[in-house]
Amino acid sequence: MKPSHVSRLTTNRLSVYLRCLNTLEQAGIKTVSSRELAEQFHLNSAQIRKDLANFGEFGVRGVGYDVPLLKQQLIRILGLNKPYNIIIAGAGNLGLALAAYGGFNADGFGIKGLFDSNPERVASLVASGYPAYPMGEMKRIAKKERVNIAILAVPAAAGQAVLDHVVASGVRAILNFVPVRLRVPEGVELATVDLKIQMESLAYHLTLLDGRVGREGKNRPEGARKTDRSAPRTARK
Amino acid sequence: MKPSHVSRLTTNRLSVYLRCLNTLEQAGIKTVSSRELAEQFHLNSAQIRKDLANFGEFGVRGVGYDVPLLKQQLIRILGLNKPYNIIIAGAGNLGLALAAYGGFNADGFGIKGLFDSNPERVASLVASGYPAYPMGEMKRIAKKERVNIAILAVPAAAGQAVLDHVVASGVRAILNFVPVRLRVPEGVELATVDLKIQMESLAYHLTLLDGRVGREGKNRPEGARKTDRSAPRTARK
DNA sequence: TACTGTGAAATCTTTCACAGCA
DNA sequence: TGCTGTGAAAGATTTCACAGTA
Repeated sequence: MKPSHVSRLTTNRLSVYLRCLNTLEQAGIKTVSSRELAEQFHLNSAQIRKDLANFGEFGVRGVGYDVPLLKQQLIRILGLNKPYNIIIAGAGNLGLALAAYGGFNADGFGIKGLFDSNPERVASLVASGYPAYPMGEMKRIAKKERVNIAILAVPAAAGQAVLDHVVASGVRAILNFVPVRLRVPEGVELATVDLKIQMESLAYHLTLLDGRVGREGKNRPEGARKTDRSAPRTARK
Repeated sequence: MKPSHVSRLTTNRLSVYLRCLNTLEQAGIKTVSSRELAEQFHLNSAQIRKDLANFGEFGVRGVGYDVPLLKQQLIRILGLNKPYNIIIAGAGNLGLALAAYGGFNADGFGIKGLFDSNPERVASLVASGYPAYPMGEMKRIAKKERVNIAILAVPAAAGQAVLDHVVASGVRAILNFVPVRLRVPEGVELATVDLKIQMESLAYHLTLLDGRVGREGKNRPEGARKTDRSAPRTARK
């Protein structure tokens, strides 16, 4: 257990492994080797071992990993054995959707408040039973509810100002949906989800694919790749 | 213009540059150097030049880049000079929110249909004026509306099956929100947004930060981290 | 002069391949 | 024997630093 520093790529994969282990556990599987895990979920076995090795020795040579045990370790490493209290800044379409989205209100992540700069919107949300507040209340609620994560879902123009307000309210981890380059002070963690960039990436690849059809000959179909790995499928060099 | 192969990291940055240029253009700036761009938006100037160099020579030595011209080039490279027709598979909270989310219905990305396996939900959406259809209609609508991008927002258990159905309907680019490892055939582009992994990443970093407070001495504050860097879950090869 | 475009170096990430252990 | 844990190699990405040019 010596995570002097571990890359985000690695920790993101720990989340993936945890998910895989949940699947295996539900299937009643007690023990799994890195090779089995890799084959079943299209990962690389050496990478699994290396990723885990950042945090300790969890396996048994000649046998593999104990599924429930490794699962518990990953939960501990990722800090998922504690509850997380979330606020959402910006109660527009996206903010409201995320509030309603089941994915968050499970597994120890609970939405404790929705903040919006429009008082009428706040009032109407409160009337509908949401825990909605004006922006000025953020610091108070963050303290009271021991909020540790904020979701930023405001218009681009307000992004940096609202982020600064969130940070001033004492929240040190932010999931940002605002398509803008934000600056955070040292010690504050920012994860950005930029839907526009994802769409434009797809547009780019579609354009590339279309271009290929015409050009023939230039592009050899090129032998099968080994494992898919993460999300994207991409032509390689 | 010789993109033999360009990484997703690079093309994602092109989207960022395009955004920066829009800002500059609105501010009436006609010309910008890579250094100015880098300073203003917290990028690296060499990287900007290298990224652009993948696609041609757009700058003027001693001067910089012509803002409107470079903007046009990026639009062309990313394929944003064409319209994109989108369908959403899964009309749950997230699917509906994305349908309503302004970010998509602008800039040539238009939502042409919402698909759900629940007939009652489809009926109620239709009654509310949405272009909603049962899953079985997907192929027909995809053809009719010349759909080129699908957003996958179904429950995890249905993920792979619905993805296969989307692909069978002739759509070759998918933005996936399902927190599950999906397989796509060669020639289909998949971009995944995994909100759960993002949240768990924040949980991990919070835990790390908290741990640090207690442990003292062990942890040098370690040089400032530069820029966000997070957003994309990606893998290349 | 002030910048771009680009090789070369530095850094980071993945994969290989094997020593060593249950 | 069959696996983990891990050094070392390969590969990918970023950054440096400068030649060359408008």
